[in-house]
Amino acid sequence: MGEPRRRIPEATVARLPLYYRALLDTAEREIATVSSERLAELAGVNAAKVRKDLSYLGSYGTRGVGYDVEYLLHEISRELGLTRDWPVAIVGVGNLGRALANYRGFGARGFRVVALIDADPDVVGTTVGELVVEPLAELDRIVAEREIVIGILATPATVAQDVTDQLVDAGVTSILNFAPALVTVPEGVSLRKVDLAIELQILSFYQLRRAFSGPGGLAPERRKSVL
Amino acid sequence: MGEPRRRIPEATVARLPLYYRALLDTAEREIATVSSERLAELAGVNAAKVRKDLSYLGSYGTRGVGYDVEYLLHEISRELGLTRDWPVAIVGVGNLGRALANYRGFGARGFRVVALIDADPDVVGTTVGELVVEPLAELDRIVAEREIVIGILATPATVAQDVTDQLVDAGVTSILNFAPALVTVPEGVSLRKVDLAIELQILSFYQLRRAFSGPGGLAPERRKSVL
DNA sequence: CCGACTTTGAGAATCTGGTCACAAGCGACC
DNA sequence: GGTCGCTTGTGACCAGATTCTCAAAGTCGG
Repeated sequence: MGEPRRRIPEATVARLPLYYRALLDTAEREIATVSSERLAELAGVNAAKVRKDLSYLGSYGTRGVGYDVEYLLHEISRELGLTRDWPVAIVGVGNLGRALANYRGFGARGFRVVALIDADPDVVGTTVGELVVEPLAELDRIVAEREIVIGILATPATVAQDVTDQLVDAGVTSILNFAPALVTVPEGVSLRKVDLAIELQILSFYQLRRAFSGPGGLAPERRKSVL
Repeated sequence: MGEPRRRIPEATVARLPLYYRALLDTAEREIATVSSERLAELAGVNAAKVRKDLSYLGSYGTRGVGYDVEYLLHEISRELGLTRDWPVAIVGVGNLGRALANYRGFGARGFRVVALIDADPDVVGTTVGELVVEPLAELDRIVAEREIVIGILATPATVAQDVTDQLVDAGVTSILNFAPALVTVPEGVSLRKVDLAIELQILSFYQLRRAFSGPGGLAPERRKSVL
């Protein structure tokens, strides 16, 4: 049953979680409606963008009033698939993997870490939180049994591609890659990357520019003014 | 002495670290030159983009031959400021902060973590790696004495803005925010954001779309084909 | 029920980035 | 030294995203 949904631009999809969070905060304060202006402020974007983004989801606002917080929250979470339960596996239980496993904020909204997997026999069998680390060899069975579709890759760079291939073979169709390495996946599998070193290097670039051109130099990435 | 550098597009800056890493790998294998084609493959982009990006830095290639690996490596690292030493402070020593502190790959290229800072008296005084966690109250002194310009924010969301303000007041001009919260900084300060929950939500969106429209559905983010 | 006021939704214009295509430049080989 | 093949660098074009603007649609007070 493919509702004939309009195509939502990538850039918009990337901002929906921002609105979602802003709306959660607003709902918590028991505020019933928000204007695009206010929502923009909370999400750190501008009002026109908020309106355009939300208009891709449908006409959920009321002119002269704004958006109903609860309703919009519901629509966005449906669109983002947060009404479902997404079992997640973390592969690679080093420093980062462990930190991610303990991270609250996943569990909060549908993302449940249901497996920790590592190749190192010394790590397998250890407990992190409520989970026991399982061996990579069991990956296929684990993914199938627990219906895992999202994998978080926190291995060293050297084995990143190899582990990715195994994840894909096992049936995982969304991968979040924390390993500092290029990883490719077949068509039909989503891949996103988070790279600490790259982020720092980008900051370094703009830092350097500022140092050269003096205060108030060239535009850095995502500059924001204080309110 | 502001060399009249051409303006480099944001998107290009964000890719320079990719090229940098690819070139490092190439240099390690003692390969002297790379074509844009090969570099593109290693960085996961297309060749035209590589050439255009590199052309913003200057004409460092040789037609008919390609780019000299060592030379290009040098130019990119200079452009990114990786020839300098950037002392970094991590504020917030919870799970994530600790993992980041232990993360190799920062230290590697100019980014040295020289301070771990937390507000919790129970955490202050503990040791992580070779560093002792210091109190938030000392921030000003620490930043000044160690000439810290980059701050990594790994606090809970609730105090993110407050800690950011303190970092900025202390003189930090680049901030990498891991806290799941909107943070604003004054003009002249760079801010980048890494948000685990948001990345998962974006994956969830495309996952859902695929589930609806069957395999081979709508275009997911950053899809890549296997080679 | 009307008029003033607010705020959305969306078309048009603009900006930024990505892709294409090819002339220019360089090395190699004869 | 001339010719051939390869690869860069860039101008022209195209696509996607952002911003601007304003008519349309609603609320609210009287």
